[in-house]
Amino acid sequence: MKLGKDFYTKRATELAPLLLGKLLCRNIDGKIIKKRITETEIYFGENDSACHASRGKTERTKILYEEGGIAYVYLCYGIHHLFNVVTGLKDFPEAVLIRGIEGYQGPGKLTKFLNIDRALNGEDLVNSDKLWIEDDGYVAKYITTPRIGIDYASEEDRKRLWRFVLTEGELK
DNA sequence: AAAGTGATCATG
DNA sequence: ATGATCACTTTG
Repeated sequence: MKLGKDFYTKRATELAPLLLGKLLCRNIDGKIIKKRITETEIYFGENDSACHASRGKTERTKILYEEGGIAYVYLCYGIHHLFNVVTGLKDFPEAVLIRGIEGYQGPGKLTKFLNIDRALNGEDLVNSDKLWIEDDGYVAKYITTPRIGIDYASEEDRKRLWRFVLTEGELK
């Protein structure tokens, strides 16, 4: 079942674990790939010093302020595209970074595999025929850890357990 | 351990 | 216009 608007308007803190085990679906020139999400991270609001919106709304970050259910894709370190799911309500900047799918651990690796780049920034995940997410009833078990690659953030924000890694699960 | 790589943002 | 920064990956 394809995930709808009501799923994405939940808070990122609630959605990050819920996205584990869901199927990330991509249509590339008619070839459809579906892979289970294995790793996610929360970026939550202007008060989160690791979140891109921590320095306010800009041309790049304005998309985080939209209502949940769209893609936020940006180029990191000049090389890697990173894919986030914008979540929550309009005017509050929050998103969940997809860090891994089956067989492709690493946020830059999965976007390369799925051909996700800035052309998909702002893509509507609820209505898109190119990029969407499905729930097939998989129930996930997971662990939490601090987030990766945010040494520049405040100590308080660095130690938050906002990374979620799938350990096991089953179809129900 | 460190390079490679380029969009973005703050400064001038 | 310029320079610093950066939610990563690969190589040695």
